[in-house]
Amino acid sequence: MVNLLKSKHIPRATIQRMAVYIQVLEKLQREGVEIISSDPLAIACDANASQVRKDLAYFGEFGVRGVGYNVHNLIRSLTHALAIDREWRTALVGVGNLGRAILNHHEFKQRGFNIVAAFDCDPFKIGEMIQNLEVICTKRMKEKVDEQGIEIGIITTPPERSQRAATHLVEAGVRCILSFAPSRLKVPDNVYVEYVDFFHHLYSLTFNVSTKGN
Amino acid sequence: MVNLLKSKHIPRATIQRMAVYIQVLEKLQREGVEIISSDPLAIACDANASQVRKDLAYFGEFGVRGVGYNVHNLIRSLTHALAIDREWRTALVGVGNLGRAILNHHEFKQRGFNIVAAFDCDPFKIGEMIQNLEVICTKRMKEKVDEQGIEIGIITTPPERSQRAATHLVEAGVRCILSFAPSRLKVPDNVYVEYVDFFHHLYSLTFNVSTKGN
DNA sequence: TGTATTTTGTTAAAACACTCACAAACCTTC
DNA sequence: GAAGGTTTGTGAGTGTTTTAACAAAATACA
Repeated sequence: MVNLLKSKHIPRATIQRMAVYIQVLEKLQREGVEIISSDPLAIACDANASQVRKDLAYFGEFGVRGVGYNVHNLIRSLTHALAIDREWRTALVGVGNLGRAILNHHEFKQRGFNIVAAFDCDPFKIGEMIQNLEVICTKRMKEKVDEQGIEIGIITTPPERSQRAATHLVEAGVRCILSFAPSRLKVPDNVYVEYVDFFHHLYSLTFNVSTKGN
Repeated sequence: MVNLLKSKHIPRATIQRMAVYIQVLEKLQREGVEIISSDPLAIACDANASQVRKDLAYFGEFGVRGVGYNVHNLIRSLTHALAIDREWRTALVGVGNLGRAILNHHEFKQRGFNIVAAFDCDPFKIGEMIQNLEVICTKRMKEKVDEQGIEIGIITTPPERSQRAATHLVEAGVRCILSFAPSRLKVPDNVYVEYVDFFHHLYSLTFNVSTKGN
């Protein structure tokens, strides 16, 4: 009787590192690397070889002892594990500077995050076309989410409107939210929220350079 | 003989939470709250009251027992601790969609991150004016960094040009880099780098909703 | 076939982070 | 000014994550 219940808990930190691994592996693949071992992979990822092996092992046994990891297969396995080997239909709420930049950012579609609706509550913006997408009124959220099968919402509103945007998304049935607004959102437990905040990162920089500065 | 060496090591996780505390405290301040205790503050930050107290205690004794924390003073103390109570002269490299959105984003200046130079290597972009700022050639990096006293670089180039941008910044004397390009940068040990990657966050969402989904 | 070499997957140890629990300190009221 | 009620700051205990170490498994080559 060995590990019948293999489904160990995967640390949050591991998940975050997976994106780095994939990024680095894709670069290696473009450079023609077919096999890589944990040591050079770790160096390329600014990590520790033990950690790389342990992280990967959470998802399966992808390596060959004495050889290393097949880059192509590893990318396939990891993208499948993270469920990013398929399309995710996405909506954007808040067509400001940042919202427009994201709508124009082709990498979202390339990576399978297909933005199929853009919402705003400003009557001057409604009807505007951006990348073949019409900006529509936030009130039509439920209708569009159902019609388009939207599963992810991206919030790029000002902070004072972000909670309303989140509530609308949740009421329309969206369970994943990526928010760029600098405010904490209140959502039900079964909804996942991730925050992107440029200033969080800038504060780490200023703190580090000010204290540990040399 | 008590704690003569008060300079305890501050956990990385604590630093990251500081930005959240400041964000929430500023919202409370706008709402007119003058005093807050760790319990409601923790709830607003999606955290544990003990953790809030411990995090704050790393930087000093800001609270009053039996009372709580003075919101205004706490903001002042924390912004000072993170060194964000002053101006940081900043340069942006890579005037694409995202670069433009950031140059147009007034919050950077509001928060003390004053973007005083915009670089690009595309001759068609050089000379263009954005927010009263002229886009200049990346070759003039060193000159501008010295002249303007630039301490932080923001990289918004495509990934294939991000390493060159970083190298230029470092050679010009910049020690803090915020990179939006999806690639790991190689820099000397005394240079601090932070990465903002939207896809990292999206992958967390897709993984969570696919596995723990209910 | 057997030995040397490489590199994984995993166990054990160390480092780190979080939570609990409570004394110390403050406020209020009698 | 003493008692009762709050809330902080912190030490001790617990849990989690990272690092180190090594047996197991593969290759290469004599």
